[in-house]
Parts: sequence; structure tokens; C-alpha cells
Amino acid sequence: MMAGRTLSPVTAEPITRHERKERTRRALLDSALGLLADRGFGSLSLREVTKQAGIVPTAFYRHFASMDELGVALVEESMRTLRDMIRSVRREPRASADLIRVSVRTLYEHVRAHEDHFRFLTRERYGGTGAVARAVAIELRLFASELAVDLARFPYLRHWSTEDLHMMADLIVTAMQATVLELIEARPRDAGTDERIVRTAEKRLRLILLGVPNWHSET
Amino acid sequence: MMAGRTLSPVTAEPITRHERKERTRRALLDSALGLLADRGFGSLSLREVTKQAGIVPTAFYRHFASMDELGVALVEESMRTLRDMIRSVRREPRASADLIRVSVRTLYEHVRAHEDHFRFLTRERYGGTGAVARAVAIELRLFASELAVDLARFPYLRHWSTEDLHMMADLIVTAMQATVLELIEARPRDAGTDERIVRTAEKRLRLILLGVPNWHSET
DNA sequence: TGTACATCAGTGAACGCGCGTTCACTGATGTAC
DNA sequence: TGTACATCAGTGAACGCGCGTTCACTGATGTAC
Repeated sequence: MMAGRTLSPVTAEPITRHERKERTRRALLDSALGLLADRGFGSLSLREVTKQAGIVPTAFYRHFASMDELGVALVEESMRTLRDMIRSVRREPRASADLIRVSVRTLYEHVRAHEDHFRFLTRERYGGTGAVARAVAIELRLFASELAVDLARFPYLRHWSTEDLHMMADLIVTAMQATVLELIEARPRDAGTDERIVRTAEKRLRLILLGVPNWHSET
Repeated sequence: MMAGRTLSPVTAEPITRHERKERTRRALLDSALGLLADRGFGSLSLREVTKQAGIVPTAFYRHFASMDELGVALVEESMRTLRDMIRSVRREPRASADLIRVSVRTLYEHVRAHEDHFRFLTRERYGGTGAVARAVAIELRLFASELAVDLARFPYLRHWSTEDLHMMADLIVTAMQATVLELIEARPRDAGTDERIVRTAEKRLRLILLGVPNWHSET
């Protein structure tokens, strides 16, 4: 609380052992996310991650018992980002047209702000294996179910069957996943490309919603 | 052409050197596809594949210059399966309701008949890296473009803009991809589960098509 | 048909390398008095 | 505040292992005569 300990840099941040450890942990997580930019988690080695983080391989075990444990930590962190986004969308209840625009906008901003998390989730959901992929799949299904409940509140949808509501929610989530993938893979990386992707995403949702008034469960 | 050479098994198949080589090549491809059932191509080793195929690691090079080359061969083979399916669908031009049912049915049968190919394509499209993932992405985009051209023939869609037709085609392809994933991950593996997935797929397409009469490009 | 030589799919030993994990250690930070 | 001991994040050597790749080889199949 008082001053720097010795003749250390003028910035004079004390820094406890705990804080230092936390920083190294973050460095490990960030290094892993960085290396995952163009590869799957399954092909990531402990030694690569520690090298990138600037520590010796054996020090890894001060933070995680295995690479799998680090993977799970990344899932949890990414899921938090995803849930933050969903909460943002739900906090803005509006009329239909606006709702689409605001929702897509929120999705867009969250994806651009946490690209590494969204890329990680997308990749592991489809290309992954074991615990990581399973965790993501469960979370997405949960998300779709919540969306189905939300949908049930709209006038036109009030009398839809649970099955049909889920069908529609799944379709919307699927369309949003496709948009996330497009944003992550966007080339060239400029405002024009982003705008085009966002506009297409809005149109897709609009088309889906336009089918609602004509819906009849059995044909 | 005449008889078995020596005292070899009574089945007496002559088999040329060329045929034998072709069999080993197939064994390598099939072994790889088998091992890829629950992992990504990136985490597959040359030694694993040769072991599974029943040959010594060094013999691999009689068939492929590298694992990447084997990967490309798998992409091409899987793409052929995908194109066969698309051709089957296009061969059956019908009225709208039937068209959906027939298309989904064809998709279903092809996925179940070549699950390993579809799983490989799906996994590498999202979780993969490098040449394999890129090849799959390009093929799917091409497929969506062709679908957009097909759509332009329908009465209601005749006057849609190219952009809107592509938007709709992308949405349909995305929905179909989701169905493929559901079929691959279906648990439990029984007729009931399959039927539910197929019915949902049909409904999703029906909902999308129902929005068409109400569509207006700008809001 | 029989013989002599060429081809080539598959073998087995060997290599150097990066891997995950163990272990005893160091030295700065934290704590008790 | 100063001293003596405990904690523990990070170090560095070492291990056995599976990896991709090289090389000289074997022996069955193919071909020319």
C-alpha cells in the first residue's frame, strides 16, 4: 500500500504472488486462444502453449492438471461471452422489425468483440471431440429451448405446438450460427463485407418470420 | 484367365499386382475414415492409419506422398457422394409440398448410406484447417449458388433480386447442414429418432417457403 | 511352355524430434513473532 | 520494524514414447524372348 519495495521500475506496482499467478494463468488461456486461431484444440500441445506464454512446460501444472482442463476453462469462458450476448438481446424487447435489427446488431458486435471465443466455440462444436464439443452442443440446445419459450409470447405464435416452436427456434439458432461463421471467415475484412453479412442475416430472419402467419402444422 | 496359379486357396482368384495395390489404397482410405469417426483429420497420424490398414508405415508412401494427399483424396471421394445426392434431388422436379418431402427423403437416405463421408465433410468444414476445409467451403458455396438458380424458376420467386435468391438459398443450405449434423449425432439410433429429425427438416423448409408470398425486399 | 530379368508393393532397422510427465531445485513472496 | 522460516510459481535435466521419413532389402508378379 505504501511504496515500491526496492529499486524496481518507477511504475512501482507491488503485485502479490497471487496476482502474478493469475496473470500467468491468463497468459496460458490467451496463448491457447491465439494458437487456436487456425487449428483445432485437439492438435494443440502443452509445450506450444507454455512456450507462447513464456514459461517452461513443467510450470503448466501449477495452473491446470492437463490440457483438457485448460480446454474446459476455455469453454466456460467462451460460454460466458455467449450468455452475455444472449442477455443483451433479451434486455431489449421491441416490435418485430426493430427486434430483428437490434438482435442482429447485438450478435454482430459481440462476435467482433470476442472473435476468438466465438471461433473456438464454433470449431469445437463441429470439429471437436469429447468433453469440449459436448459442452458446447448442450449449451446451444439450451439456448434454443429458451428462445422457444420467448417465441411463445408473440401473438401469432401463442397457439403453436411446443414441437413447432422448437422447430422454429432451432431454425433461427442455426441461421445465427451461419452468420457467426460468416463473420469469423469474412474476407476482405472491411465495413462493406460486414454490412453485407449483417443485412443478409436480417433478411434471413425476416423471411422466417414472414412464414409464420401462413403456418399450419399439418399438410 | 485359366486357373489358380499354385496350391493357393480354392477360391482361386488370380488378382493382379495392380488390383492388390488398389485394395491397399482403399484399405488406407477406409481405415482413415474409420478412425475419423470421433476425431479430426488434423489429429490423425500416418502410423495409425497404416497400422489400421495392416501395412507397415513406410509402405504408405507407395500410395500417397503425405497425409495431406490422403486427406485431399478423402475430400474428393466425399464430394462425389455429395454431388451424387444433389443430382438425385434435381432429377425429381415436382410440386412444392412433394418437392420438400422428396428432397428431405433423398438427403436422409444419402446421409445414412454414406455417414462417414458426411461426417468427414461436416467436421472438416468447421473444425478443419487448411486445404481440406477450404475445399469443402467452396463446394458448399457452389451448391448454394446452383440452388439459387433453381429457385429463380419458381413462379413466386421469378422477380426476386439475385441477392435475395442467394440469401434464401443460403438459408436452405444452412438448414440442410443442420439436419445432416442431427442425423450424424442422432441418439438413440432408431427409426423414431430418424423420423423426428426428418419431420423437423421438412417443417423448417416449409416455414421458409411460406414466407415467400409475403416477401418484400426493403422494409 | 520355360527361362531369365525387371518391376515394385511391402518390409524392417534406424534416425532425430517434439511430446507429456517426473523430479529435485531455486529464489522471491508471504507469514509469524 | 527486523528476523527466521514456510510457501510455492517457475526452472532445468531427464525419461520413455510415438511421430514422419530415409534407406537398403525381399520376394512375388509381370514381361520379353
